[in-house]
Amino acid sequence: MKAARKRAQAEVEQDVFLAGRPSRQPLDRISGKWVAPILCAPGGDDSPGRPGAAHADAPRAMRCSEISRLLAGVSRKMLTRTLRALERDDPFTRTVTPAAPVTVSHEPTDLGRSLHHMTRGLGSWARTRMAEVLANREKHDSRTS
Amino acid sequence: MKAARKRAQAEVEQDVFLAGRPSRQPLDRISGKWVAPILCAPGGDDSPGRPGAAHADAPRAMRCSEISRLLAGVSRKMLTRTLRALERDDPFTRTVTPAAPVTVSHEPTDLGRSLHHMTRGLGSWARTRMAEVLANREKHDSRTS
DNA sequence: CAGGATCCCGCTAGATACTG
DNA sequence: CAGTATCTAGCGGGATCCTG
Repeated sequence: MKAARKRAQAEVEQDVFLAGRPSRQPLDRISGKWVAPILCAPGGDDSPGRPGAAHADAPRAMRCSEISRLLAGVSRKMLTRTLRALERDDPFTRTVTPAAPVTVSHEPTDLGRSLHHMTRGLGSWARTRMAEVLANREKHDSRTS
Repeated sequence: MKAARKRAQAEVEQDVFLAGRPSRQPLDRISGKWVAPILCAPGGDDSPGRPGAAHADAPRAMRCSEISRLLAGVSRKMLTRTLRALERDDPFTRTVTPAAPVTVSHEPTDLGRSLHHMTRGLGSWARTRMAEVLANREKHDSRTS
C-alpha cells in the first residue's frame, strides 16, 4: 500500500497550513506586524564605522534600544511584546544585566538563526519584486476603477 | 565617499522592514491568515491517482472549490478575499468560465511561483522546527507559571 | 459554483502615563 | 534603559443569508 503511505505523507506535509492543527502554530508565529522585521534586524546591521563588515548571515546579540533604533516606527510596547513571544518560542534568549541603567540583550539561538534565514529570504523577495507588485497593483486598480 | 554609498544601500535593503515605507507593502501581503496556505496549496497537491507525480515545484491552476477543499477550514469569504488580493498584486490570474455552473480558475504567474518558493520554505521550516518550538514553549511556560 | 452584503466579535497594535 | 497598565480605534475574520 504505497499510495496510502504517500498520501499520508502529503497530509503531514500539508497540515502546517491547515487551520486548527497545532502544526499551524509555528507559522502563526511569523504573522504579526513586527515579527519579521525584528527577526531580520540582527543581520541586516551595517553599523557605521565598520565599512568592511560584510553583514552576511551573522545575527548577533542586540540590545533593546538598538533594535528599536534600527526599526524606526515600532512602539516600545510592541517591541517588548514581540521579543517576549519570540523568547517563549526560542528564537531569542533574553539576558538582563542589572546595572545603573538596566541593559537587556537579545541573542539569537540556533532556531532564531534558521528563522532569520527565512525572513531574509522574504525580505530580499520583497525588495526585488516590490516594483513589480506595485506596478501590477496600479494597473489592476486603473482597470477596475 | 564609499561609506556613505554603502550605508545608503544598507538602508535600501533594510527599509523593506520599516513601517510606513511603501516597500513594506509586499511583506504585508504575506501576512493574513490564509495567504501563505493558499500560495502553498497549488504545489503541495498530490491528488490520488497520480502516484508517481513528484509534486515538485510546479504550481498549477486550481479551481476555487478545489483550493477550499485542500485548505479545510477556510471560510468562503476569506478564500475569495485573499485570492482577489493576490490577483491584484499579481501572483495569480483569475479566469472566469461562464457555464452552467460558473467555474473560476486561479493560475499562478511568474511572481506567484517565486512567492510560492518562499512560502514552501516557510512551510518546511515550520514542519521541521515545529516540535522544537512547541517544546520550548512548554518549557518556558512551566518555568514562569 | 462563485461571490457579494451584512452583522458582529475579538484581537492587534498605537498612544499615553507610570514604575524600577 | 526596559517594562507595564490602561484605554481605544481599527481591522481581521467568522457566520449567515442572498444573487447570477
